[in-house]
Amino acid sequence: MTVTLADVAARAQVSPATVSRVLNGNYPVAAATRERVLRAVDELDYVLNGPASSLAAATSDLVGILVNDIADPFFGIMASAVQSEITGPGGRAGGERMAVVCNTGGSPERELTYLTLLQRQRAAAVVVTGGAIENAPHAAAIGGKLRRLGEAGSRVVLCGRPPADDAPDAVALTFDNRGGGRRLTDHLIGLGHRRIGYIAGPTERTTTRHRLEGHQEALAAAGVADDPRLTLHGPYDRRSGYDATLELLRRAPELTAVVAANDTVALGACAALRDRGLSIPDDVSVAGFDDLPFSIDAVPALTTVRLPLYEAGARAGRIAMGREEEPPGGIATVHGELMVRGSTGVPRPY
Amino acid sequence: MTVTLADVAARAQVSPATVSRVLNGNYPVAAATRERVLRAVDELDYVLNGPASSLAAATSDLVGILVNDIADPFFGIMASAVQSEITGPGGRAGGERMAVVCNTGGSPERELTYLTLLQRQRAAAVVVTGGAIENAPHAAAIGGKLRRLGEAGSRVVLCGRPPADDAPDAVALTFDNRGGGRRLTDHLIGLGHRRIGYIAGPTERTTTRHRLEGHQEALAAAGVADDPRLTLHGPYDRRSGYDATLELLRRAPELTAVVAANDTVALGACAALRDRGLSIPDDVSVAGFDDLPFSIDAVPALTTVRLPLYEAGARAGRIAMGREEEPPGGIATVHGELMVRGSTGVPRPY
DNA sequence: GCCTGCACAGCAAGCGCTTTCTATTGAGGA
DNA sequence: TCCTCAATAGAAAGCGCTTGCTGTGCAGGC
Repeated sequence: MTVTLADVAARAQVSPATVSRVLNGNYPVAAATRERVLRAVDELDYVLNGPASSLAAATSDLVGILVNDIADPFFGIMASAVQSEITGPGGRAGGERMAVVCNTGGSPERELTYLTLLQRQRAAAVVVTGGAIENAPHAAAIGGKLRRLGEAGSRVVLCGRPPADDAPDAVALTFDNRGGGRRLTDHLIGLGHRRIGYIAGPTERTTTRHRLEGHQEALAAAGVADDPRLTLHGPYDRRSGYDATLELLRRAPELTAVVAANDTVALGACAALRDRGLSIPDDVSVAGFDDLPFSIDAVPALTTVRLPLYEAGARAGRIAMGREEEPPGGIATVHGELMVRGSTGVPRPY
Repeated sequence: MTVTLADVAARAQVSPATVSRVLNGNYPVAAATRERVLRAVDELDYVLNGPASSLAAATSDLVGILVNDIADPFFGIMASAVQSEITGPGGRAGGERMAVVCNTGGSPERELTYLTLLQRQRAAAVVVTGGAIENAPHAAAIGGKLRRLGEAGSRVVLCGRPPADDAPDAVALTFDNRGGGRRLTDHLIGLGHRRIGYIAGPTERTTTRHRLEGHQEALAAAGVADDPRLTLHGPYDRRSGYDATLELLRRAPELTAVVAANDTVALGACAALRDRGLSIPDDVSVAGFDDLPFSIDAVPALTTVRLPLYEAGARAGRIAMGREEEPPGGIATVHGELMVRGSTGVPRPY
């Protein structure tokens, strides 16, 4: 029914071992023989059986990429970067690795499930993106899983998430969310803003906490009181930005700036301000985070912190493939760059 | 070193066969025995060896999703929808399927490579998104590959692409790009526009051609001459929209509307118009296609054709899993909905 | 009391490949 | 001329799992 190695061997008049060696190219085979084998492969339209190959060789060419939301360009960009780096000459037949992008929806359970699935597939490497959940049992469970993945031979790289305590040998490329958050609020304070609303991401996530802490550090450093009524939490989506902005306006009509947890949330904030008839930045300044591609097309263009998502993803991919040295200590911090654009300006006189 | 089925069997004092049956749950096992086995699995932290399992059972729980660009929400949304539908009770241990999102970059070669890789992995199903290349040899190669995938037992579903001639049993959910394109231009003509620039996608792609043909049909139906100088081709990105708009303005300063191949291109067009000091829609109307999430946040909000990407992807996923009946003839057309928003208006008097 | 049948559990034969070890050849050196 | 060695090819032993078939024990029917 389906063509196997043995069929190819028979047609090429060689042993299965020889066919395998031609396909894997890691053992001397006479040119004439190779030729004959390749012809047979072609004629029979032979396709290697991946599972059998992985079983026998005890390796696989799958690389897992865990993302919170594949429909969000924040993750899409990193995933695409990782993927662009993992295909390579290295390894096995065809030389092609396969990226498996897994959508966890931000749920630790699904994260765990996918890690198990990847372990089951004996993935060559696993890149985990997105912030971590701040919840001891979950963190421990995931850390343990990552450690076991590493022990089983998969390279584990965290991209945009802090190092996991329970997986000491996992490389971590963490984003400087705190520093970025701080610079952003510094910028607003520098413009003269004092009443600044903050729309944070979901609680219990490292990304959310770090960005918020950066904001608070900036306030504290400038001696601006941090009014807890001006900080709201919500998911990383447009809706959250919209609703939270309306609520902030209700709570503090005098506010002159809104900082959002990310660009998508910021877009929602802009929409709410527009719907309220407020002008950006004359009435209220708005700032985001990430600098996703669409942020420059907002009107006015969004002031934000650019995270080098593609570069970080690419680096994670290379490290996962062993094509780039691990950073010292297995940890590297990736910094963001403040992009000042039209959505922030001096506050209106009050 | 690594724990195997046999280790679990030994610890639970049963045969490997029994462990396998407990894990797969497709054969009667006494409750007490099952209990004992599960405990052993837990205690040993056993994880099934996927390749071995797939080899022995001649099936796998991988589902491939081919996309042109994973960083583009157009594909991200569909991929996420497919993925949300493929996890299910069906099948093998864990009941979890794994989505493999493959980034082809729109290149037919990579498309072919990934299809081979999926065939090699004996994927349970393959969902191919994105328009097809219009090039006979490539189309035939890909069609043949899809047919062979189908013959090898993978369910093949095309999502957002016309049926492949060479893969008769592949289900196709095609987008009504032509109809959408026509309605969009109809709308502009109805507003009074006669000089309409068109920024098309890359040549040799079905999506590009169909959308453009819809535009041309609308022009013809209204008796408006189709000036070929007003149609430009380029990639589906912002840059292309920006550059093409400047070029259109150069060629025909009198034009009053620009239709873009998709929303991303439209955003680039808006940026170019703004940079030229032209007002949207008072000086020039702009329309996009797809209705991606950010389109509503453009200022003014983008008139576009909404494609139900999530719904289509979800349906493709269900069909791929055999959880929804195939459409009659294996082909279904998915229609778009015209979303009239602020970026289009009556043309300025000239 | 003996036989049939059911509910489980185990045996063992692969699934299709990789890889170690061994055999075969021919070339070159002594 | 014989021997050694390098270069290739083959034989065969698994890799860890699934599953058809073969027990085995016990309940019920005669």
